[in-house]
Amino acid sequence: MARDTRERILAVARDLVHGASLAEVSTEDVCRAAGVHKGSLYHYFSSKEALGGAILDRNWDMMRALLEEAFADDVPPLERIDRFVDGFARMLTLMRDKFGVTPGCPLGGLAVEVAGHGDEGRAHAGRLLKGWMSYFATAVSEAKGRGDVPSSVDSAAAATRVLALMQGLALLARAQDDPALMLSAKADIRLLLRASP
Amino acid sequence: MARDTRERILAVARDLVHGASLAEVSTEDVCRAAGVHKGSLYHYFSSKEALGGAILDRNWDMMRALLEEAFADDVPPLERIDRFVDGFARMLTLMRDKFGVTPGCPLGGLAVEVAGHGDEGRAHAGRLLKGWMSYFATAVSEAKGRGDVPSSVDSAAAATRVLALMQGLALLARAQDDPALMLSAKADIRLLLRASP
DNA sequence: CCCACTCTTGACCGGCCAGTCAAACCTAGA
DNA sequence: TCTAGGTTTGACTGGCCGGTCAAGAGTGGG
Repeated sequence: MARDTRERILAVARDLVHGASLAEVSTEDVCRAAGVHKGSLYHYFSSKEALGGAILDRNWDMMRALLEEAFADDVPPLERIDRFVDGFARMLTLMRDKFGVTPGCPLGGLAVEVAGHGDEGRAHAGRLLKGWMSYFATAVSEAKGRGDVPSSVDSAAAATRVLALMQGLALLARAQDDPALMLSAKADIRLLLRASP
Repeated sequence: MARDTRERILAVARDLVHGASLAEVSTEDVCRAAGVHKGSLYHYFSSKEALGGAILDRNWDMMRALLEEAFADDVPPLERIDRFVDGFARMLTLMRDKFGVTPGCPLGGLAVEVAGHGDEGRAHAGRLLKGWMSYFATAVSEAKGRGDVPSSVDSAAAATRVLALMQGLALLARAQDDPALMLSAKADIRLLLRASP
C-alpha cells in the first residue's frame, strides 16, 4: 500500500493537470480523485510545487519511452524522427479522447510553469528539454554522416529548431483542439534540416 | 476619469500577467496595483475571464502594431518577416528588463489559457492566431510572386509553420530565460519556406 | 507479542479569492 | 439648482486552498 498510494496520487495528478495547468488543479481535487486525504499527499510530497516537479519527471519518463521506442531501431535517423512525431501525435489524440480536450505538450507546458517557480525550477525544466533535444541532435548528426543532411548543418542548433517547431505545433494544436496539426511536423522538419524528403 | 480607470486596470493587469499566467494573478493584486477597489474592476469587467479576454485583445493590438510596423513598407516580403522577428525579440528583451523574467509570447500563452475557458474562449483565441498568420500568409504569397519562394509552397500552411516555430522558440526562450533564442527564427524561417537566404 | 516506524485519517487553520451590494459621490444636462 | 446616471467606495461573504497536526491504524522485525 506504500508506494502504491504515492503512485496513485501521482497518476491522478498527472491526469488532472493534462489539458490544464498545475495552477488550475487544487490539492483537494487531487486528493478527492485519488481517494486519499491531504495528510497523505503531504506525506509523500513536501509541497504542491514538489508534486508539480514529480509530475514533470513522470511526463519526461513517458516522453523518453516514446523517444526510445522511435529511436531504438536500425531505421534511418530521419525516419526515427518521423516515427517519434507519429507517436507524439498518437499520444495527443489519445489524451484528447481521454480528457475531452487536446492537451499541449505534456512536457513543454508544465516545464514553463515549473520554470516560473524560481531558479531550481528553471534548471529542472532546462535539463529535461536539453535531454529531449539530445535525441534529435544525435539523429541529425548521424544523418549528416549518411549524407541525408548537409554536413554544414549544426546538429545542436538544428535540434533546437526541431524542438521549437514541435512545441509550437503542440501549442497551436491545443489552441485549436486539433491533434492532427502535429503531423505536419514531419515534412516541416525535413525543411528545417535542409534534407530531401 | 471614466475610460481612464478602465484603461489603468487593463494596463496594470496586462503587466502583472506578463511572465506569469492569468491564473497566477488575483483580482486583488490587480486592484491594489491599479489603486482601485474591487467594485470598480467589476464595474468595467463582468468577470475575471472577461478581463483575461480584454488583456488578450490588448496584446493582440500590440502584436498587430508590431506587425504593421514591420510589414507596412516597400521592403521585400521576406525581409518584412525578418523585421517582425527583430521587433518581437526586442519586445521580449524589453519585457525581460521590465519584469525580471523572459515572458513567453504575450499572445500565445494567454491564448492557450483563454482557449481553455470553454468554446467561446477557444474561438476568440483562434481568431487572433488566424489574424496573425494571415500577415505571414500574404507575405509568403507575395514572395512567391517575386520568385523568392518556390511557387509550390502553400501559403497558408507555410504561415502555420512560421507561427508554430515562433511560438515554440518563445516557449524555449521563456523556459531558458533567454530572449536571444528568438533571433534564430530568421534563418529558420528561410528554411521553412525553402527560400534562399 | 510488542515495539518502532511508516502510513493514514480527519479535523482544523489562516488567509486568499472571485464576486456582491448598498450607499456615497461625482458630473452633465435640463 | 435639481435630477438622473455613471462611477467609486468599502465593507462583506461564502467558499476554496495550501498546508498542519495529533492521534490512530497497519505492519514487519526482533
